Amino acid sequence: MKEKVKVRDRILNVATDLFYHQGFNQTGINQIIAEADIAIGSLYNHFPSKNDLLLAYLRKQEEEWFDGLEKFTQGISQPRERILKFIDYRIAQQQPDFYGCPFIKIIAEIGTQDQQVQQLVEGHKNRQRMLLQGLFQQLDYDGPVDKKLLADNFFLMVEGATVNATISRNIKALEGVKKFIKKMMA
Amino acid sequence: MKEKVKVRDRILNVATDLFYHQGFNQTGINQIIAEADIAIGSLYNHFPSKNDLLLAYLRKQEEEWFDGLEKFTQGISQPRERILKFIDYRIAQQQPDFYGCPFIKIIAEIGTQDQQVQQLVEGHKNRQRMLLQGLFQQLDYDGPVDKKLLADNFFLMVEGATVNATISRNIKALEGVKKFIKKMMA
DNA sequence: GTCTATAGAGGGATAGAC
DNA sequence: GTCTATCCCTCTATAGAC
Repeated sequence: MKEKVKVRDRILNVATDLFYHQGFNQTGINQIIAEADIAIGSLYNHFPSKNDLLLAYLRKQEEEWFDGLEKFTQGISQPRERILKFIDYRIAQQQPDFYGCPFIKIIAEIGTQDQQVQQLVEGHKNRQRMLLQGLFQQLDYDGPVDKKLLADNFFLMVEGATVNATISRNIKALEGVKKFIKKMMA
Repeated sequence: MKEKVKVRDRILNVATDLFYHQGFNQTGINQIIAEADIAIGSLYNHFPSKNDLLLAYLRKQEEEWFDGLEKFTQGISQPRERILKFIDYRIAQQQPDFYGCPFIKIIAEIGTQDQQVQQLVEGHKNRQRMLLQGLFQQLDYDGPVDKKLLADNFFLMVEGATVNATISRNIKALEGVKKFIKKMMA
């Protein structure tokens, strides 16, 4: 009853780990099949090309990202607290290993040529932005900038801080964003 | 008297163009020597390895980045105007072709393993951040957050907006940052 | 200092046996 | 559906002639 993990999932799990930590271009088919302990024929049976494997990887990341956020923020109803928890979630994501946002990484690696990849990444980021716009709309706030502009720029700060964490390998910038938005919402 | 451009510069110019537009890993030595119209022996005479070529590329980008900013903002003395011009500079950089920040791209591609690369990139970003901190310190501003925190988060917004421009292939986010900081400084 | 030729490894993908 | 064997291409880097 061991080895219950199906071949397809083993491939995708190994590919996910390698694409994220080594990069897509630096990960070869041969390494994937070696670490997943399967034959090359099996890989191409499940995924017609390396690009299909990339798309499956991105879809999996997308799903896990929002599932993770939901679990992380469940039980919290106040918009102000949910906004702060949003940063905490991104801080928590960076904790075990600092390799940055997988969506930003893949665009940096392969560009925006591939339309399916481009749309997956753009869609993921827009979904985050919309979620934040919704939270800020519910907020009881009356500051110098309107709520939508604040929401959009808060999103950009978090994006910038995530990139910064990847480069500098610390979460100081993310903590700074939290401090900033706390004062703005006070 | 034609062909005054030295071999070393021809190599570096071609490599710069290809590394930036195609990516480092996706650019082969063979393509570089073909487009620079030189022999492979000449390349390795000037650059001991592809990695040395990468370091030369990054140092060139660093130099040109700050030279470009200086030219772009010369004659402007008011800190408020210089801050706004900082965004305009980054908007202008994105105008001819949308390929994002070369420093962020290279970290996304090769990670932070290589210490020389990591330090070049981190140094470049810190230099930008320090420059902005200086400008905000000179500012006559009395808002809800202190100047240093505002400067750091302004930098993060611009970083986030640059990444966003790379993904979405438009400069809307950068325009949004400008609007935001204008209201904050008003 | 620039050239040609080539080494030696690894890339993605396919064919056909079982 | 999983396996092995293999094709053809490209990669970075080196050797040695000129």
